[in-house]
Amino acid sequence: MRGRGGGSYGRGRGSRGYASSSAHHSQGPGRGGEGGGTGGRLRHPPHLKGREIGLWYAKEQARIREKEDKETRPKIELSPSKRAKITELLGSLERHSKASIPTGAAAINDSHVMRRYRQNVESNVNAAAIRAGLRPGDIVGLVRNSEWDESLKNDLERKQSSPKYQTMMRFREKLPAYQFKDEFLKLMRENQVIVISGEAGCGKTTQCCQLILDEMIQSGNGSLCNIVCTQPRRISAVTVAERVTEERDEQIGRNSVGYSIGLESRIPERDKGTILFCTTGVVFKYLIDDPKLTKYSHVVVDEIHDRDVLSDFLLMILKDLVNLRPDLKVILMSATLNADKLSNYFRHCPRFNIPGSTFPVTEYFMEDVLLQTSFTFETNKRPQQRRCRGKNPRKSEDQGKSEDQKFKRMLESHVRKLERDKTYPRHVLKELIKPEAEELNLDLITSLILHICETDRDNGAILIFVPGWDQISKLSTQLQSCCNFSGCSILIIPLHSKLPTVNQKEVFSRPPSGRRKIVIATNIAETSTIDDIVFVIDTGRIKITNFDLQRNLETRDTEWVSMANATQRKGRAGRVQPGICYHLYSKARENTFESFKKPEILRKRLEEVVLQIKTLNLGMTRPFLKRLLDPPPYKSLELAIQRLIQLHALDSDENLTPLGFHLSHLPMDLQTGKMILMAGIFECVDPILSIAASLSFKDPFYIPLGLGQEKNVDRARRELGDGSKSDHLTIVRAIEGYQRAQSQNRERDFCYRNFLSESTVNLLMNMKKQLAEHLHQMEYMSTATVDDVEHNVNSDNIGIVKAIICAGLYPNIATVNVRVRMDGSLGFAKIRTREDGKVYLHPKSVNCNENIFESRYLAYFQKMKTSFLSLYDTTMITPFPLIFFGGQLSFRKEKNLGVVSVDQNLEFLMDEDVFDLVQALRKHLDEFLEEKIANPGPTCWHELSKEGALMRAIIELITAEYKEMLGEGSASDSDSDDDIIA
DNA sequence: AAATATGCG
Repeated sequence: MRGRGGGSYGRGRGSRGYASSSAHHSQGPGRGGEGGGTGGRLRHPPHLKGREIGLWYAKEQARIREKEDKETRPKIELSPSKRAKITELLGSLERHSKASIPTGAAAINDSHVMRRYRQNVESNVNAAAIRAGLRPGDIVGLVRNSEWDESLKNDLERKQSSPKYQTMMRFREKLPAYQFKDEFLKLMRENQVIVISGEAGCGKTTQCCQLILDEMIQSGNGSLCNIVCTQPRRISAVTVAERVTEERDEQIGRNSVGYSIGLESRIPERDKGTILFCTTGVVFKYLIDDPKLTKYSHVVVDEIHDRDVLSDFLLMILKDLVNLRPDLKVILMSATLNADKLSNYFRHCPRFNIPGSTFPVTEYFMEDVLLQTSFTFETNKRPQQRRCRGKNPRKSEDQGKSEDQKFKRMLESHVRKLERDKTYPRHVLKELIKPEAEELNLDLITSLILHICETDRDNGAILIFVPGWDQISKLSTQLQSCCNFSGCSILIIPLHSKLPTVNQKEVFSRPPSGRRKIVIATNIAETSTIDDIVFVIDTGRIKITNFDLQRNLETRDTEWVSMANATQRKGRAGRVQPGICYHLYSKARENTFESFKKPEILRKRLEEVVLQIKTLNLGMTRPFLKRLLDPPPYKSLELAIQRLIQLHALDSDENLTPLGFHLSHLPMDLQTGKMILMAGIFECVDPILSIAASLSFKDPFYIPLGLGQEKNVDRARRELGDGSKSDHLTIVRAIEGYQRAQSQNRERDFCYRNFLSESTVNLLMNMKKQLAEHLHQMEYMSTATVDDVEHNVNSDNIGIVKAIICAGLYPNIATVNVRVRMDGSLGFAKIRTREDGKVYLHPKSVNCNENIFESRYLAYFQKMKTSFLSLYDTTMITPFPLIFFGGQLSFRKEKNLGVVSVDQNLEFLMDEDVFDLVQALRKHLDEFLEEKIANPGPTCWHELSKEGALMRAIIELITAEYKEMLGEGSASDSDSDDDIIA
């Protein structure tokens, strides 16, 4: 297939070809003279000075790299017999003179998926109108049914006389929210929108919904009441629903109360007089088919202070909806802090505060901690440590410096004041002013814990907030080895989303008597409730993902917390008794805190939001986004639209395409969604669904706590990866291995040996079923069975699975360069992307530290900048998948060399006549895929059918290329590799 | 040469 045998492209063309498995490293006779190698580096011209020298070398490096890239471009060739076959195929494809495929907006509107969608929306809106005796198209909400009103009322009255209900009632009546019943209901009656604020534990979520429902039923309006209450998290939607069901002495999903979350739902059987608790995302799915939410009379949006993207977005939609639906009531619920801003957003709607009922918490700051522990900071050996940054992590160095200066002055004046007031002894102030007092110090935490153990004899539980894994790991080993806690024994519980402990009950249960529970947690503990905490130690740091607009990059930064975080953390101490909170920062530092962290919508890419706006037909994106509570910058929107066009979710006029429509219905990010659609078409669903589930939920590997364990996980990963050069296939193998082990009842052992979280693996398998269900509904699968043979024709063909990974992840492609050193050994792999230049592979990747890459292209899913810019997960892929599933192809002549480029970026060498064939195939493939996506259906594999012949040809080319790369294919020009799909 | 805040469809 290729001119050069043995599966190597480009190698040997230049002096330093990137290495390959069978590389003859000695093959570099031409290596020489200028640049690159360790030896004969060119010297800069002598007249340059200072900065110019650096610039000169940088430029020189770029030139060398460019040359290297050129020299190592893979050459793609086709044997004469292959060419003949393709020519014949193309001829027959052309002869099937097809009706010209319509394109553009007309095609989209006429596609199967869009027609079905319009029908759905219309039938929902119309059905509601017809029920109300109105003209179709008139907007209505719920319609009265007097029989229902009567029977709901009778039901409720009967219920109220039951002893269990009355017992629950006595408890409910004590909740602050219940005590404000009359005021709340009065406000509800008189206003369309209200804001309720109140701290956790005041019962606002559980009581307000019930108060509304009961009043509606009692006043004979039961048939006009369906409440939907949104929660940002699945766990709270389910637990709140369970709680309310219990309070009403009912069964979940059977009577008035139900829930619906992404993974499962228990929707009330009766369709009037209900309360449905659901995650915010679920409401968006409802909005697609029922844009006016005609099934609901009340929308309660809970936990708005979280300011997550979906809640912000939902508020925006509700702002319009209240005008279209005068009968719709909206209740916004938030923690106390910024109720004003919300109220203003809804035309100064009334707000109502429910006072909390928690115990007082004494607060101490760094100065107090230093006083109580007599801790002294060791002066740093390294003077310049990485500083925890303030509000805006992306400000320039200069700005950062001047901010530091400003803070230093503030701290000094704070210390001078304390000195005048004689509040703290001099030695404490001396420590407080040291720069080390501003750094996260685990030794200080240890001595603070010792201090608590000495002074508190009741073994009150301690909760420590740290920013991340690193500190959890280090602090717990440090505490474990420190045996002197004044004789009290301790139970350390690390709490992190990637630790298997998260599901364990011990976090929430009381420790055995005589032991003190110490929970070391990230901000995961800010929202979960651990009741018995008496002491909180707050390091004041939080990790946040931000979006760097200028560099079009996601970053993860450690920052100072906001006042809202600090208050929330403090509050964790006063759940059951008065508590103490130690802040490990000075009062001066606290003065620099913002009130809130930036809302998520300002810190995230907007692709999915924009796609939702298009899907929900909310009109122009730009004006729409401006009306959000905190409008994102214009540039962010532009980047999102550009990206959506690149992914073909929008056409060049920014209209939603059928692909975009499908993607907005799938519960995952766009690229993963694209991947599973392609898996449906190319019949390799099982492995791809494993990958999709893991990319959209989480990696099944956990990290065990304990020094050096990371290395063991890495090793397990690599063993499972088994030379696939793919983190994605590693996950496929992990799940396959689990299922094999399961059939022999050895799954526990398998998980233990491979550091797999059994619960995560099970969740992933569950999610795969759900995704298959989606593909089935979209008509890409005839059954919803993940391992159905019919839909896994190509699942064992790794070349194809990787090609589908590439099809989904494109344009997330990086290139690898490995230099051969003077002594013939291989250097480190250097990874680059077009947009970012140099990037690193994340250490957990199976490709990290690898320097033998048979192909130089890596597809990746996640890229993030922490201390380095790294690719978190990669799969090595060959040229053909990029040519068939990548971007725009173009051809040019470079002297007598034919050069093909994909999106003016990735380049391959190819003769012009080969390019003609490949381009024609690609054109047919694009048309076929466009058609398949607009009008879904199973792929016809019969070789006499047009699509069957085309698909077979493309699969054959990709498969042969992949096999050849691994050295498994025929090195000669023989065509023995024809029966791939047999 | 080296690392993993948290959610949701």
